[in-house]
Amino acid sequence: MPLRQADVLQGAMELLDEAGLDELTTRRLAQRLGVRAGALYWHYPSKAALLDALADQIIGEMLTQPPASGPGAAPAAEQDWPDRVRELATRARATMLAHRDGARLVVSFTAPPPNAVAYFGSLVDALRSAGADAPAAHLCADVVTSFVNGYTLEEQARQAALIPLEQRDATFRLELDIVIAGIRARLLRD
Amino acid sequence: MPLRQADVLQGAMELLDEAGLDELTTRRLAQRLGVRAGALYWHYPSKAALLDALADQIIGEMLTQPPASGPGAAPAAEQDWPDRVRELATRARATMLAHRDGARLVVSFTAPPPNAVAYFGSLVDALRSAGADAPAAHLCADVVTSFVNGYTLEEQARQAALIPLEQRDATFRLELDIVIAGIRARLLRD
DNA sequence: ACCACAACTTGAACATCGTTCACTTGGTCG
DNA sequence: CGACCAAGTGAACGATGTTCAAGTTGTGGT
Repeated sequence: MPLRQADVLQGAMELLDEAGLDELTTRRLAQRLGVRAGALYWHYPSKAALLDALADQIIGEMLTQPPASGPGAAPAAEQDWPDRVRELATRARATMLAHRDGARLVVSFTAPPPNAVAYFGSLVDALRSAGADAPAAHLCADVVTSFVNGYTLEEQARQAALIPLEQRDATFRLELDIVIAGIRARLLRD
Repeated sequence: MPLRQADVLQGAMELLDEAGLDELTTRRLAQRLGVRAGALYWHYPSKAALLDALADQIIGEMLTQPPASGPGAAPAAEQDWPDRVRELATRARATMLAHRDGARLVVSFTAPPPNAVAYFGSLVDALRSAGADAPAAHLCADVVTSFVNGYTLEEQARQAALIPLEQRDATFRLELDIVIAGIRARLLRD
């Protein structure tokens, strides 16, 4: 059976994780798929389009709900907003770290793909539930995403595997709480 | 007279500003310098090393003191810390925006170059002058740089020239103040 | 003035990259 | 069966970063 677009995307994701963004080459991807490089252009108009789809796929993974920790776990809408924001930010970082060069790829798309819009919307919703009006919620969501992207990009760039993950998680958590404290101050200002 | 390393760097900077990072190619740079591509490798061991130097040069521009606004202008050490942090962050963004793909270039260096260390040190100093101990100051400085880098990277990527600069400046200022409010809360916690 | 030596540049090549396209394949459906 | 169309091939194109033996250029010492 022939290749599907989804197969190409999956192969690209595997190759990314194994070899990194710089080794993700049309010829190497084609070889892994048992095909020649030119064939990829039947499924995607360009490598850039493939990478955009790949980035969107990764962002999509930030949106999948993790299993509730118990039957009585509070649904998202009932969590208090700092926890929701913390969870969204933490998952964004974790997802990017889960893929080689994930942060570099995510911050490199040209036009915001659908899942990026959805993710940002979730953040805005969380902040609106805290009583922020639309412009303020947008502003605060932008602060969070800028921080998370900048932080994770640098963390992943300096191959920080030298520092144990637990410690890096703790540092991120501390810094994220500073950002959230700023948002809280802004929201209290009414 | 032959080429100097500084000439190569300057030519690269000009080419970057005129044509952008993707068009900054060894052959094009060589042509502008009246030389062949291979000659560049006498001055820099690789293109990556050249780009690292270029990034460090840009970061260096964030450190040059702007002329004091008057004879009675307060020296940096006497400014209150939110103003110092605001100034450092604002100048970082402005400097990156002043060069085509400046943000992309700055976040892409491999090992932190000297000027990056110096810039970070200035931020830490500003925060220590606010009474923070070393670990806290480091943490807060990291929050600021992560935010500024993430913010500017995205701003410059989506060719945001569609939105007037004044408006973008105002938005950045608002978001930066949220971050600073978070730091203030953290410092008050003692 | 000359020469020697180091600094610098050339020119051509190499491997690899993304991309295009005329042509063939192979499966599906009328 | 035959035609159609999605899918893939193979070979090429131009461009990229990089290497290196061979040349050139400039400078300081005698």
